Amino acid sequence: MYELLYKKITENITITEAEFEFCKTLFQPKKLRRKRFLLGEGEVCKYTAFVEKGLLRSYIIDEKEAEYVLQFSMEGWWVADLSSFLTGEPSEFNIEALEDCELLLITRPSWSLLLEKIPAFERYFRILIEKNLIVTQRRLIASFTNTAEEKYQKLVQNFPHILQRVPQHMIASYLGITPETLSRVRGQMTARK
Amino acid sequence: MYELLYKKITENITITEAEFEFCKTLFQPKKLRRKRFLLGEGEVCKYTAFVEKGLLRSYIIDEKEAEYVLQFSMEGWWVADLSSFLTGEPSEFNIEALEDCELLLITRPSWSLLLEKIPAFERYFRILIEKNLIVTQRRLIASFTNTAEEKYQKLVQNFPHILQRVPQHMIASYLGITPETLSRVRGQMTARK
DNA sequence: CTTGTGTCAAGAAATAGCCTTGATCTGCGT
DNA sequence: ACGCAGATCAAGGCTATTTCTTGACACAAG
Repeated sequence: MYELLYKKITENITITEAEFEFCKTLFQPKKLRRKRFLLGEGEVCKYTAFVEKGLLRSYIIDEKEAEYVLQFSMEGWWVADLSSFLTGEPSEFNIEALEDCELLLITRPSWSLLLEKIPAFERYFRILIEKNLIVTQRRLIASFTNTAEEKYQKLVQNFPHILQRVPQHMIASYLGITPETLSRVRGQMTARK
Repeated sequence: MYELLYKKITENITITEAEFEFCKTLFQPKKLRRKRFLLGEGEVCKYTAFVEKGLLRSYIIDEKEAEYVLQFSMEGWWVADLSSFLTGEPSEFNIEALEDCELLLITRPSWSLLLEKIPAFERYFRILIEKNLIVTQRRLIASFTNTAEEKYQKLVQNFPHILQRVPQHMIASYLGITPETLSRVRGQMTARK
């Protein structure tokens, strides 16, 4: 159950076996069935989750009931509404399992304890957040400057398998384009080759 | 929004207008879309819900992933995992909206306050629980003594409209029979008349 | 005034959910 | 040991829902 977590951590920092054993005690495993929610708008995000297995999406719903996909989170990724997790304020996020998932949850207090007891995790999470920030910045820039096709191609490049795992309209939402546009872009691309 | 709640309460006890106004402040309205969950297994049941509109089912899932429907809850009914609500232990129940629902939620503390401030509610909830117990006892007995057809006929008698609102396989599960058996029983019944 | 994309509407295609039916098996009561 | 109620397994068909595509048109920005 914790293999992937161990792998991901030790890709970035060095910890002893004993430290990892301690680390494990702070997480609670949780299975989340497809279409169930890890977090719903209005709730406080009480956990940060490590995805051992499965795939989730984070999205918000605006006043017009339209959905905006912010993130897909797959094996080896972390998922939470960071803002709500840290401040304790109610979240606007919905985090939904798109496939049956196996998660490792950690609460705010356990997380603090982890950082306190094993300072190397400070470094681990810093690196994590850094990477996330960079990716998010890139997406922001892309949203200004790239065409629909460019955005789609980048996604395919970075996550070639995601197309088989999530419906196109969610991809479109993630890219900030309409499903119709995505459909046409794909049509043009295959027509060309 | 609170009409039905008022009606249901005053069917059983007498309260003043002011008292009902106070009562209203303790509930929070909540819309729950079809296929969404009010409660998932493993969570603590933080609310008891009054159903203003819609229909929900409570069910458990056993080790073999089989579902057992314990209850349907429709307009004017209350729904919760009483055990989890009272003890604060994690629930084994799943409570899912089968239709878009409008609910009135009350938390444990608000509920305690309600009972404390307006003792007539002690009586109201006692009556409610009594009725529920009686129905549950009847179902238990029926599960021993009745044939599949008898169980089905009783259901039709008591809740003639439920058939139009929930799929047969859920009815079967509620009756403790397989969907195949229910299908055959229905076939035989219509063949006879 | 062309290009990229959005909006609206309509269908087509694909998938999932639901119900039925037949064949076969099982436990229980007589 | 037999018969019956009901379970299980497997297949098929129907319906509803979800997903994707396409066309017609609007519109804003370069």
